[in-house]
Parts: sequence; C-alpha cells; structure tokens
Amino acid sequence: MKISTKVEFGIIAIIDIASHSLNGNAVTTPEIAKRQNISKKYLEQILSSLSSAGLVRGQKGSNGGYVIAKDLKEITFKDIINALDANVLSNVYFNTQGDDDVMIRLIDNSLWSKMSSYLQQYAESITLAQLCDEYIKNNEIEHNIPMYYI
Amino acid sequence: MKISTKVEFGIIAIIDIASHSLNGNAVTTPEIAKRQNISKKYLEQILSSLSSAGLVRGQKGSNGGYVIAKDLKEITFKDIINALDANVLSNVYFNTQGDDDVMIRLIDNSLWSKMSSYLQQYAESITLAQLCDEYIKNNEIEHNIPMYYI
DNA sequence: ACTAAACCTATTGAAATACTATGATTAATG
DNA sequence: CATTAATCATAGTATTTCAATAGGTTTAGT
Repeated sequence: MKISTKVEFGIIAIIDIASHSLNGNAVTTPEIAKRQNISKKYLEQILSSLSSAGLVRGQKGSNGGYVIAKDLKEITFKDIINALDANVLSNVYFNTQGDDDVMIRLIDNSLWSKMSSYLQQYAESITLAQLCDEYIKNNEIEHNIPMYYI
Repeated sequence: MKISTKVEFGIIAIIDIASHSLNGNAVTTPEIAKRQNISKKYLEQILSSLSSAGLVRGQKGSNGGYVIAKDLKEITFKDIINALDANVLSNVYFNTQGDDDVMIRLIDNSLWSKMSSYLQQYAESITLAQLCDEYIKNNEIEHNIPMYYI
C-alpha cells in the first residue's frame, strides 16, 4: 500500500474543498496549496483529474475556484481514489503471461482479487460527507475553536 | 494493488517449490525457471529474499536446490508477501509532512490503516499448505492426470 | 578435477513518479 | 475595456523505482 502523492494530495484537496465550501463559496487552488502545503502547479493537475471525473466543478475567472459537484453523501472514497489512480483498488494487475495457467489463476483469482474486492467494498462504504464531518470535528477539538459556516 | 513481478514471481516460486518437494527432493532454480517461464537469474535474487526470510532453505552444490524451511501450515501468505516486499501490506506509507496534522491523521489512521490491517488479516489467514493443496488439486483436474508424490 | 547448484553484488535500460514551466482561456472588477 | 486572477491544457525534466542482466564466488556431489 504505497500511496502516490497524487492520490494523497487529491484526497486532502477534496476534503479541504468540501469542508471550506459548505458556505457556498468556491475554494481556490492557491488557497488549498497554502493551507495544505502542496505545490500550486502540481495541485492544478490533480484537481483537473477530480474535475474530469465529475467530483468537483471548477469555475474560471476572478472569484473562481472549485466546489464539490454532487451531494457529499454521493461521493465515496472509492470514487475519489479511482479518479486519481485507477490502479489502487483495481482488480489485480498481473504481469505474467506464464505457461502455468493453474498457478496464475490460483494466485490471481483466489488471492489478489479477494483482497482488492474487499478494498473496493470498504472504500465504497466511506462517503465524502463522513470524511468532511470528521475533519471538521477533529479540527474544532484540536484548535479549541468552533468553525462557523456561513 | 499493482503487484510487482518480484512479489508475483516469488509467490509462484514458493508454491512451485512446496508442491514439487513433497517427496523430499530439493527443487532447483533452473527447474522452476523453466516450469514457470521466469528468468533464472532474476529468480535467484527472488529466492534469496525468501531464503533470508527463513521461508525456504537452499542447499548448495550438485544435487542442491531449495526446500521449504518450515511446516507448510506455518507459512502464511502474509509471510511470503512481506519477505518479497515490505510495502505491499504495510501500514500506510504516507509521503507528506504537511502542516495539517488533523488531515494527515484522518486520512492515514481512519482510511489507509484500516485497509491495510484488513489485508494483513486476510493474508495471515491463508497458509502455504492451503495454496499448495489447491494448486495440486487444480493441476490434477486440469490435466486429468493424478500427481503422485514419493 | 569437473560439474552444477546456490549465493553475492554491480550495472543497465526502461518506465513511472513528482514535479516545474509556459501559456491559453475565462470571467469578474475598476 | 484593460487588468487581474482564476481554471485549464500540455510539454518538459529530474529523480526514483523496477525489472532485469551480467559476472563472478562458494559449495558440494560424482
């Protein structure tokens, strides 16, 4: 489970957008970049993946920025990960075209695909709404300051 | 779940050794390399990982080769994977040292570590004995030829 | 001595990763 | 209507990782 920075930053970014756009305001790349200490230019690329997957919507021009494109409850952790890297949860990725079909099938079908299907199932059970809630709650506790929306 | 060839070939190799050494004979690298269509030299490196993890034992010299170092029931799929690549099942591998501790902890502790701890649990429940049995059984069915040991 | 195996270590080529750089498009604002 | 500040698109690059290859040493049986 070595996670790429793209996936990592993407998850951070979408939670950041979700929790800072509850008031309706769009969240900009420079804002996220500063808050989360991520290169702005790299972040742009990452957000474009989330955007083309239909998870966030970008608004060009001054006063532009990103908002979440759907109901927070309808975006799952699986959606987010898959938008950023199709291989993380995917049904195994097998390199060989060895001669021993029995072996390949054994390892692929019985082992890896069971593991990846659990991952998918778990990731599907977590929504952005939950992540956002938990983030806000922990932030309040951590800083002893209530966050006000609107 | 992109699996490296090293992990893949290592799993194949240890099942191959297990199922061809039930009669007590050591299994050689050239044998496995031919049977499983893997480069002999690359396989040597992979087997040395399995060997230094104590899962297989190599015998030098003519008539040498590899045998499984323990009872097949005492080697788990987890042991095998970890011997080949410590990162596959490991508790998350997080790149950032971002400023937002709350975010990092949220994503790391609540998401990735739950996923990887499931993977570990599952991998620990599968033994080499099971894999070996299943491989032999499927091979017999596939080729309509019973495999005799001894 | 010869052979055939494990074992050890260095190097290479290719691919993936993690960015940086440049610029075009779009829209609000003075 | 020019300026500004944002998204969006694409090219390039430096570093790291991966997948082998290569060359050799050690060990043991015949």
